[in-house]
Amino acid sequence: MKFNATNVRASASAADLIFEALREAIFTGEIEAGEHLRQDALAEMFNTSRIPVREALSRLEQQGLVKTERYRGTTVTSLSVDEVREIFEFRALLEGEVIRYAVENMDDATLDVARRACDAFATETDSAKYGDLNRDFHYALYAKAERPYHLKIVNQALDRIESYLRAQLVLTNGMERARREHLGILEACVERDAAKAAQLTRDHILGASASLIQFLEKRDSAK
Amino acid sequence: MKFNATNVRASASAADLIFEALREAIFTGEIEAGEHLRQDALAEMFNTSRIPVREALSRLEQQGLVKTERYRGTTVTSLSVDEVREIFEFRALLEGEVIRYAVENMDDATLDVARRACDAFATETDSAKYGDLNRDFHYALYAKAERPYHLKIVNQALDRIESYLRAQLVLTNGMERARREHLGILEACVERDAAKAAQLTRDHILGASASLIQFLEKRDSAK
DNA sequence: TATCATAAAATTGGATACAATCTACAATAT
DNA sequence: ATATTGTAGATTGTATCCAATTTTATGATA
Repeated sequence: MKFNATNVRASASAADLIFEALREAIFTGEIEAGEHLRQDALAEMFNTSRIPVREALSRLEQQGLVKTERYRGTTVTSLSVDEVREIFEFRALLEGEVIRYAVENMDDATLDVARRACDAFATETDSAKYGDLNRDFHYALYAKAERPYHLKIVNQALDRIESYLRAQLVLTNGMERARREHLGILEACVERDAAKAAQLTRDHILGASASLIQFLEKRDSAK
Repeated sequence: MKFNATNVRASASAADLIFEALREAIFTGEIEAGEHLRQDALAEMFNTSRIPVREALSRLEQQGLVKTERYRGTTVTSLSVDEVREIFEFRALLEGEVIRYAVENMDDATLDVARRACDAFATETDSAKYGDLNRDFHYALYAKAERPYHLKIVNQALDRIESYLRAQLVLTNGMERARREHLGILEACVERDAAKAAQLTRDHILGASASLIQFLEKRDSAK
């Protein structure tokens, strides 16, 4: 486990930096589910005292990414297959609704932004960036929904399964299919067909869920 | 502003106690939106150092209930009418879906629990308890949805608007209508009519939203 | 009196040190 | 050999102190 905190903006507090670094490390899988995080080890790693480390861990816990037990330490929470499935199901419900709202307010400038985000995602080769670029595309469309609370919750759900999403995209055909489905959603938005965009978004999410879960179950049964 | 932390379980850490006490104080309106919370004032109030106070505030901030600016202090975040409206809309979507799942697994024991919760809510006279009893009723039904993540998010949304919900229930006819609508939802569950339960739940939430927003706008325009 | 510079007070973020408690392992008794 | 107990180490929670910066009070000057 190694961290690189230099890529985060310097204006933030130490707790912010540690929070972001840990979050990213959990997303990439650099910190695995179940791994024990000790406060003084992290403090030494980031050259700080345990105080900002504790604050970062507390925030991660509030997000559900870790769990702290007194005198026992902090562990990265793992998700069962059922939990992963449920979160995808939740996303399908929520994001389907969000894009319905968005299509009703869709304008050409927004579609341009989304198109560029779609291209950027499709041509990216660094798998570490898949997650952010995927969000960029969807959020470009969702922005016009003008539902900030809904989007905050979508974001939170994505955070919870970000590491799984990244794993899914590097599966065989994961990127290829995501790229194709993104184009379909974009096309529905261009046609201002809200129902179609919503349906394709739900399919996109549930399809990714199905292939990911198939992978997870195969992996688990192999162990 | 005064706090009473004696009703929280003693096994928790000081930070836990402060977190709960502040949360409850925000819910009841004891701490009003926009109010400044100073760390050392809170520390003195709870007879602790600022460390657990900071941790509690950090958690509240993660939940969106307060906002901290360095050297400026922490303020309780207020919600605009639009934000309140959106959160009710979000709840209608989510809770409608949750109860649909729940009805499919509904059994008589669950209905009994819900019926008792419904009675407890209807007969309660202490308005401070409305919030919890209202949740008790709905959660009694939602439990059978077996969607823990969905419920966690519902809970979070309720937290965000808890103080508004309590205000709504003490409005003229607020309790009376809530009681009547609860009975309707319960009846639909008894009939195992998932679509009807979902629709009544959505109506229940959106109806409360409408009357609350009417009240908020009248109050705001009066100022 | 009004305005601007300067100092004092206030306030949060972090470091160090201490307290409380759990875990692991070894010593001891049965 | 096994169970029990005690002690040392590990680990988190909190108190106290310091640093950094903003806000506010103060006073000098035009």
